[in-house]
Amino acid sequence: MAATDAVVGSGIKGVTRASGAGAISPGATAAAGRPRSEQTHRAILDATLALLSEVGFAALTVEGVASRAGVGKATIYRRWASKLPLVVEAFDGLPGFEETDTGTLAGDLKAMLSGYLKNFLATPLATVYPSLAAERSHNPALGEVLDPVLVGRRRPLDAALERAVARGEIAADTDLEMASDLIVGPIAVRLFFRGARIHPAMVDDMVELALHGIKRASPTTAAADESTGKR
Amino acid sequence: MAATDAVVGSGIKGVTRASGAGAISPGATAAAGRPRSEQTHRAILDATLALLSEVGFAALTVEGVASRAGVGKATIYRRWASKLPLVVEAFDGLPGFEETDTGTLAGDLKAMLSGYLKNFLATPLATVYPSLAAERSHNPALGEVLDPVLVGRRRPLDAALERAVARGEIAADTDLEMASDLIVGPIAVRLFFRGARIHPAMVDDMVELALHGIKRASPTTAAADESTGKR
DNA sequence: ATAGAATCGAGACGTATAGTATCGTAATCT
DNA sequence: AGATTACGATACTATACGTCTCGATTCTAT
Repeated sequence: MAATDAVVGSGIKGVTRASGAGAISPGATAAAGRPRSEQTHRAILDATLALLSEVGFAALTVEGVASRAGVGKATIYRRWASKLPLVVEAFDGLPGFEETDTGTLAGDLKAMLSGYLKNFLATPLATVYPSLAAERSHNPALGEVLDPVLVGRRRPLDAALERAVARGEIAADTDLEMASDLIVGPIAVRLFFRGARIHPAMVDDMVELALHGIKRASPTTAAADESTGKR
Repeated sequence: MAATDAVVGSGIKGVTRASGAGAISPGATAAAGRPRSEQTHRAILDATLALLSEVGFAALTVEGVASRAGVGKATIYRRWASKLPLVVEAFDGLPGFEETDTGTLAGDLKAMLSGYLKNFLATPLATVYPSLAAERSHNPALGEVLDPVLVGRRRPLDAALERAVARGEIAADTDLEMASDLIVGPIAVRLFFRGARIHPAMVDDMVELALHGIKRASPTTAAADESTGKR
């Protein structure tokens, strides 16, 4: 009899983490027997990232991860119910926006977005993004695992918007969630849906357009408009 | 000897259409033998759409389409190299933006976007969108088949922007491609990446935000600002 | 009319991956 | 020391892919 080994979590369609021997708050069920190796955990996540870079999400197989990490398949399934939550957890460790405070909203956004573009969006790893988006639409349960990660990743952007409100740079009643979508949206669409590339210089124009709107989209004006509240 | 049957196209990784007995301009190679049934063609596309609605892109199988359409698998593979170009062609027949000319850019955008939201984005079929986006990032060849379709679908939106330029409503040197991304981007991100819903009333606010920019995001002002070039 | 060619639906076939189950072994807790 | 659990490895079932073959059908060319 192979005893217990693992009881898969509450997950619908294998999206949630399997069981949690990891960083659970003390006082939980006292585990007996051999504990799960944190080293193995990392090896699996590293192998996942490596393969994501090399072959992409679609071609990523659990067997491939297992063999790359030098572990058995069961060891992976014991921790993650499927490749989805595994990828989400690996994704969570990837570089995000670099917190930046230049004093102006335009400055913050341009700095953070161009940095993110260079450090992440321009790498093969960026393709996980649309892949996870596609999966979530078929599997709503994935959202519950993915959303906290996404919110966390966009946090520096939201912080910049909040600073702009505090500074009086933008209206106090601005819908920040919508504003955040307006900044990130065009980039995501261009990159992932349309499959076009984004030249670093283009980021500045996109930020200006989002800040001043289509009705004022005059490149010359926008370029000359440096932090002046003018008009 | 099973004669010729089909020569798969130039496609990398089976993305392009297989062969083209369909609507080819006359004067081409005189085809001998039994012609492909246009009726069968439609039955396959219809079955594809039905299954896309029911099970989504990820769970869509060629075998499933074949059995639903009452055709053999080979009949499908003879026309499409894989499920990707099949879905793209089916996708192409789906409802898009309804050409609308209200006289103002804001009016056009609000009408077309809310209509599109209701007729397509709110249906299960909308999930093909992120799925195709994900696939294209792993398979660049898909872009060549998908891009013309996407461009065509966004055409009414671009036309509205062009009318606005002609009217003098927005600057003549506006980057329309970028403007188009700015309008569509937030909706796509919210819907597909963040998995959030979009209330019909929200569309108007999103349009206003895109038109006037974050720096002027004052709902009261935006709402009162009807076509006046004021400010 | 007849021969040739390419289609049709059906389904067998080999390959690949998913996810489960079962080894014997190793590590840790009580 | 003994119970308990994780470990790597691998066998297993099930599903889908994409190819291929079959006999039958439907068209063109002669």
